[in-house]
Amino acid sequence: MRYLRTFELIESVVRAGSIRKAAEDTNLTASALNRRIQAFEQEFGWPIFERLPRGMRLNPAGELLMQHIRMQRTDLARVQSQVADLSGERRGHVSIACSQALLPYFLPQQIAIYRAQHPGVTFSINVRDRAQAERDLASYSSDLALVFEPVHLVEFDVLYALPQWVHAVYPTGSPLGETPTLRLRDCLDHPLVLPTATYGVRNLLELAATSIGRKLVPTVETDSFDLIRHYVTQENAVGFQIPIGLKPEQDAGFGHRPLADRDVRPGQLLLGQLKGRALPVASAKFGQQLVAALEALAPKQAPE
Amino acid sequence: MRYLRTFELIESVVRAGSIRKAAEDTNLTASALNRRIQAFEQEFGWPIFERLPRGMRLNPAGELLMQHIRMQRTDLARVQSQVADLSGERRGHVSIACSQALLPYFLPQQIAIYRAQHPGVTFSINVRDRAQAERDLASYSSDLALVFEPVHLVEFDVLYALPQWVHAVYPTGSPLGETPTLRLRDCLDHPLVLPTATYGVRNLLELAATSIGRKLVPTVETDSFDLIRHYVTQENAVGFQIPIGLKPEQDAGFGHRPLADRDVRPGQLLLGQLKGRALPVASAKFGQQLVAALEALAPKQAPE
DNA sequence: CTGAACCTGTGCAAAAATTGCACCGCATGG
DNA sequence: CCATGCGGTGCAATTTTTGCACAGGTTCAG
Repeated sequence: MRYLRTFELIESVVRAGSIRKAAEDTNLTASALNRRIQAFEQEFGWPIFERLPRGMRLNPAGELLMQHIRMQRTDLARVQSQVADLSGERRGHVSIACSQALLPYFLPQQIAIYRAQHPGVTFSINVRDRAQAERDLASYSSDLALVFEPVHLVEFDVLYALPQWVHAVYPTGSPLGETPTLRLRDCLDHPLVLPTATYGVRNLLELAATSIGRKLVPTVETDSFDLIRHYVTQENAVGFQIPIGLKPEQDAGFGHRPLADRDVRPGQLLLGQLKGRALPVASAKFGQQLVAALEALAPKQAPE
Repeated sequence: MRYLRTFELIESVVRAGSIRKAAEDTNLTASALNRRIQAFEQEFGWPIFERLPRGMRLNPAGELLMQHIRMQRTDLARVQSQVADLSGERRGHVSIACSQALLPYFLPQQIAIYRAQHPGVTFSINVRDRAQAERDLASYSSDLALVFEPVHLVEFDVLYALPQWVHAVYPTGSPLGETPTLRLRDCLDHPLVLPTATYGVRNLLELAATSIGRKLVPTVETDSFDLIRHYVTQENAVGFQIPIGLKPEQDAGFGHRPLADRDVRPGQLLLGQLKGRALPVASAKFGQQLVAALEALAPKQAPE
């Protein structure tokens, strides 16, 4: 939009860190860009940049303004999306910040279902740990977040909460597969493949281990859930995952079982959005679909 | 702000109902204005006006856009106000939609107190009935609403609720002044001066009258609370008010007593803002002051 | 049926704004 | 101590916006 040009320019100065660099990015002269910034500050009533010998940086007023700009832009997108929906064909873009566990099966399937009905809608899926996902919402860079055990939950509107029991993952044929649920102590005797500390699964396990007076000593520590799954078959090790990222055991190529409630408390997979924000139509509708899908999942996943 | 010019123009077309009239208001030619509207619609992607033989009217897409425009503008004002607050001196403007009862004493006093500390802050006070006040909030034309017994309460964030017993107002010396609280039936024998149906006091009285099998027959019906107060001294009539609009009896020039709980249920004077909206600094701080002031009022007004 | 009074919309030239170019003063860092 | 990169400015070129004149359509009164 033409009338948002000034905001785009401001934003590009913020990104580039200096007028001259930003001028290149925006196909303008430094002088023209400089004067637009100055003109804006004049109208706005206060400077929004600190002039440093090495470039420009936002001052506190500028930070406030940037927040407004981001909000303004996404709200315009929402309006356009609603208008598009008004005229029949649903178009738009949905951006989701999610945990890795959603990548292999759940999200691809849900997106395919949605796009079968609305081929005009596009998606971006951003893999984020639970803290980053919340920051993504707050900065309007994602519409929805689907994360396991989020940290802060301020500014986070919960649309649906699905309990998830932590599952242990082990190679086929391991003695661990003999009981329907597992005790944590039985797992700890094997080499452990654990996610890093930023993940909810690790957090739940640490709490559980501490409460039975044990310590988690990872043989392999990784931020890739894929690697966890693949490593356990190599060394008769034990990994941990949440079930939404796992196939039913017979198809998985490895065994998995939930850990007993009394050892590891179940975590929650939360679908949420930024508090108070009105989402674009496509995102809101996709959110509704996710709620329905998660709801359908809920009873089946309680360990017997 | 220069970059909001297009929005101002759109808004003035909406107000004026035609490009030509709007062109006069904005000191532009109809042709120039016309082309700016067309250019905007082009960029926006959809027409926002219906072209009628008699002028222009917003279409549904335009209605959505206007909501965005209003929101956008007030949010910019909020940012500017926060920036001003950042630099020390508090400036800004507070707009309040309120019931008549707040006009004689409460609001003038509160505004004076606030302005003694922050002379840079200006106020607009818009007298609205309870339904209009809520609409004012929703359209961002008022920051705060202070109303007796609001109707819908959707989109309304309650900041404070003060119970208010309906008081009967009568000329000095009337036998009604003999007991500390009044029965409704005793009032109904006098000529009645009632507010019109849009007001909460009337609503509460109608409910109460119906439940004791009586009907309210107003001798004078008015939307001026001032007139109610002044008329009762003319004809030995009885009027009704809420106490926040009344002086203590000895100074008032007429008598007033609360009606008994069991006859007329007490109403609530609610201070609120639009749900989810971040107010400008001045409005938010004034809101806090009002909460404190209402809190201080609360216990004293319960009828003994 | 007709003409006046509205309305939106367009071609074109004038006016106003934005921009690019050349250059200044200044701090930094090798 | 000089080269480099920074924000800022005067002025002319360029692009955008505007005003004027007028086209084409609908409504409404007489």
